[in-house]
Amino acid sequence: MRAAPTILHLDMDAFYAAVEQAAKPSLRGKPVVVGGLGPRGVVATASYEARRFGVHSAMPTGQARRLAPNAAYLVPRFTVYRAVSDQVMALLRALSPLVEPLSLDEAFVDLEAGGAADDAAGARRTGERLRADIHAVTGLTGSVGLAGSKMLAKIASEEAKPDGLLLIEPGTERELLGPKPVRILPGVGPATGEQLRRAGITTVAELTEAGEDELVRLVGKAHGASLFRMAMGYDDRPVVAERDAKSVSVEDTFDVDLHDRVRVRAEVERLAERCVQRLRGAGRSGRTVVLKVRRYDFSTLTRSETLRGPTDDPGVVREAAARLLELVDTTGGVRLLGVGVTGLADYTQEDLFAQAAEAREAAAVARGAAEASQEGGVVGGGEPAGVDPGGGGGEGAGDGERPGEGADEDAAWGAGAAVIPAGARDGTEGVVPEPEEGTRRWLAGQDVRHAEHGAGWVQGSGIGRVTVRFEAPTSPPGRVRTFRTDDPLLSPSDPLPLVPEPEAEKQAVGSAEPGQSS
DNA sequence: TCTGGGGTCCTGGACCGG
DNA sequence: TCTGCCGGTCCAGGACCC
Repeated sequence: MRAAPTILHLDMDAFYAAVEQAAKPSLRGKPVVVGGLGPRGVVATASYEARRFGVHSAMPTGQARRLAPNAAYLVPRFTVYRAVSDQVMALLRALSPLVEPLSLDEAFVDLEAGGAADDAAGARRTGERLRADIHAVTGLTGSVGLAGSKMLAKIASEEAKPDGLLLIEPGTERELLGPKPVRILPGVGPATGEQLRRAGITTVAELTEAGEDELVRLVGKAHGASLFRMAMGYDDRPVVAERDAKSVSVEDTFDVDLHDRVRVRAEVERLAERCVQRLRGAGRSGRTVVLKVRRYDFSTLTRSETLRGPTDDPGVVREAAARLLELVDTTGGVRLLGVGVTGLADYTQEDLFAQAAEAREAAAVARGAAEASQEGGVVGGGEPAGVDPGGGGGEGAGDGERPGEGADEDAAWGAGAAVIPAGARDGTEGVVPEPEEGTRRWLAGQDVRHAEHGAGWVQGSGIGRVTVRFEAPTSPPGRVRTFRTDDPLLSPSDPLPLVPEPEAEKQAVGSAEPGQSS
């Protein structure tokens, strides 16, 4: 804990929903919900107007629709959010080299390291100027917390929401934290909260009274010790600018549970391919392949296999994932499948082909053994590290074979509405591409352009019709028109900037000058 | 029409080698 | 040679976060 409150935490207010309201004038002041629109979608962000109806993040979208039937329901446009996030992060990096992004809409900044502030007054000035700059550059509001530690800065920004700033003066931490519910502390979720409640602990003050030994007894060694320190207001975690990812994974929830084993297998292979694409995109390779299966009853299990060395070979990952699938009972139905790679390295084992061949051979041997024993169950756990032979896996499907029917990416966020490429969900890819001929569907919120009417966005679609509202971030609320979904004059388009470019650039450059005072 | 997706960290058991 | 201990690694699951 440092003496001056020079750790800054920025949290953009209802970020995804706020971006949509900035981009779509007709939605300003109205309830907006961004998230998965399919039968199994959940809310990613609700605007403050929607929150008044009781809608909140992580709530099933179906439930949100019942609470706020008149809200606008939109799929996320991660490319736009990432672009806005980049603008905000640039403003933060102008303050200090030590910026730790937590997500697209949140970050810590060590103001002391950047010389942007060394006392409370300076920190407050910097925070207020930052909020003004963010508004000028993006048109959005963010809340700022300032304190002597990351935990307290984050709590402060939460208290400051929406559109505010709170500075916690050194020496007032215990007094401030004491009466707060335990859930305010990082690391206390529903399970720990319930555990503590059963022990009669509901506030931070009661945590400190309980003492470290009791907390360790209740929630375990590492968790208990860290909980006690946090409750006392101690938190010396530094702001870390660069963090290497430790795993890469992709997963899909299906609109309807999968029962067909062949289809499940095809989906696993498809996910493995996507996972490797991401892995390669990050210039990494990994040594442990993880398969995740969520069954019809929401029970989730994982199976993993550690290879002899790191790989970024799609064939190796695909076959490992397929072997792991053989270890899982999927009767009853599969709700979600995921494939991940951990144990990341920056290099790849040289003898990849040998590794792949070895894996195929092992699978063949195992298949032979399984057939001989007519059992095909799990091979005993005594295998040394390496490419463990699975039960009866590895059918030797031709490499590069098209899995299933393709064009079936529409689980999750865009479920049931249209096709979202994997990359569009996390902003690693460009705009939503033109769907295949004859499968043209439109996503609520998607950017489009009409040859006669200009730029707009999809307000809704169904039974051969698509409704488009023609407006831009800087225009007044626009008019609505309905077209046939296959109207040749209508096409997907790039998003428009929220704030006209020259203005945004001018502001960004102005703020990049360090040491200026307001 | 209950419950997404991409992560991190911790715990505890099994197993192995010294 | 047998046994116990200990640390490291692997694996599975759970909790948490945004």
